Amino acid sequence: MSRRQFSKADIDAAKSWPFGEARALVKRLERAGHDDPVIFETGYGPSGPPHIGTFGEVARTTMVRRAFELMTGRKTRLIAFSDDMDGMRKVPPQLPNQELLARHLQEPLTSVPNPFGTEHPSFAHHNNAQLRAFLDRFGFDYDFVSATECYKSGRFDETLIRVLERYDAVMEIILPTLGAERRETYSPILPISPKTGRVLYVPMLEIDARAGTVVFEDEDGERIKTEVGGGRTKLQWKADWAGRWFALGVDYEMAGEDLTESVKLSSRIVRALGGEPPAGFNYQLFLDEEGKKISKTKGNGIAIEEWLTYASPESLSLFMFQNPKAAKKLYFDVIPKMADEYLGFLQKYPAQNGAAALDNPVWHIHEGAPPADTSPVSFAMLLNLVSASGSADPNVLLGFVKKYRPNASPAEIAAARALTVYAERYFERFIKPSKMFRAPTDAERAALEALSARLKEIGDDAPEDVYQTAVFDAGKAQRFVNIRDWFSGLYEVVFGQKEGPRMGPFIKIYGARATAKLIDDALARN
RNA sequence: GGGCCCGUAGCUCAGCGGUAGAGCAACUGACUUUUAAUCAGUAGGUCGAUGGUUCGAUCCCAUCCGGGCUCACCA
Repeated sequence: MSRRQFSKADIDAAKSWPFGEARALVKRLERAGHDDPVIFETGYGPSGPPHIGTFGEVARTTMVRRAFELMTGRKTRLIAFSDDMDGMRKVPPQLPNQELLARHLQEPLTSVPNPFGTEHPSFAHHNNAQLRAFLDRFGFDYDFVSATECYKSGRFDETLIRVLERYDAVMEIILPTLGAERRETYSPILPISPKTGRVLYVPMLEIDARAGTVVFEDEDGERIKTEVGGGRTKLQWKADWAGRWFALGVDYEMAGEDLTESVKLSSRIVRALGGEPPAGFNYQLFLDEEGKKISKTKGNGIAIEEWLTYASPESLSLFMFQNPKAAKKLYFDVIPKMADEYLGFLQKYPAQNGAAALDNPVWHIHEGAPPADTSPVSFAMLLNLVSASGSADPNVLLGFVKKYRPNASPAEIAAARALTVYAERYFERFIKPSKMFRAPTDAERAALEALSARLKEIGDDAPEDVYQTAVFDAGKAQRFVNIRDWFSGLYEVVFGQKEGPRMGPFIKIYGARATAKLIDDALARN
């Protein structure tokens, strides 16, 4: 880890988008000056597990946060907010215990029983725990905040009362955005039925801002007067985001492009409450290979677990760093590309100075402290090695790495070792299925048999040029017109591909007997 | 249809008023008793299109084309 010092001039010259966002945030704070800490927020809906978009949002927000800290030296916090007081509108179809869940429709997600059988007291608590484990796994720094706790503890009371005080102004902003039917019953404040525990989508019959109370009709028709605070009511969609900004003093929040209109509306509402909307921007959604929108139900695109099966979290961060305002295609082909571009940026960083270093993605990916040691070989090269050798044994692979990079430090080798795991998995899924082993010609069979015998005779401890010579001798003995044909035949029959590793070093690293066995196995196949 | 965002080399992206850049891919050469790796080099773009502002536009403005999101309910 190396954290460098940067001058103000360097920082002013940094052009990457997180610095641009940080500057916009600085301007906002000039308008709505306040004390530290500066609050960043990212929202989460606990009706499903965290996904690749969750990662992207937190990663990108963190990038802005670190750029802002460097620029201003101010204290910041990142709130990971869970909207866990929302009513469960329908039972997510992929969940276990459907009948159990169905009995708790309309209840706050933190009141819905946990269908997973884990130790958490509710459905939302389970998902919240998943979110935290997810964020912790990547080392994100954040403060988890639960909507339910905010409402029940009274933290949101002041805001709820403010909504009552500005009720007409808030309604005036929201009503035009609703259809005629919804307009009749819409209320920015929703009571929780004291009898059934359900979130009631009913209009307010009376409001009293001074007393902080509302009157509504409960499910059984009874008119009930209740205080708005203490978790007895909650804010509804279209008002809740604004209320949260107001109550928590959120200074920065980004959102997906699909929420553009919500951000605008919420900004107007928070102003009506007497607050200042946060800075932030709308990032673009992800597309699949054909340019279609990624949807979880369709199953196109890539799940985060899939990405992390084949490449590091850092490579995914790089993907998130790049061009957040363009709709990006998210499919398997980009994984090795991002993995290697990440390595490239990492290698370039030590030689860069000033703004160039600050604009290097790895500065953002590693929150200002990129690791000094990086793999001395590319992911693509490891894939070649795995493919060529047919072996995903890390020791074999690292043998090649040491061969190619004799000056690599132990730390660099360790970095390469971390990549071998990904290389193996990528190979198994994408490369191995495309291997085509063909039958040897008579000459090839004779040469291969001779080579196998010769390797067993030499044994494992000879220098690599002895092996190289053995390979050539076996080919020459069969009088191949062009010795290249012997090699290509060797690769196609034994390795199942048109190209392969240099044989001398390969045999030395892989082992003469092991190589002989590869050959024998190939011959036995045909 | 209205609003917002995007459109720079095959791919992923940088540049955002002063005669187009990077990485990868491609191609050529060197080296290697291989076709991997390595090194050196080459090529590749009317910066989506058309108008305008300007001494000068990829960069600013307008229009158009293409792609995405959004504009009933649900969040």
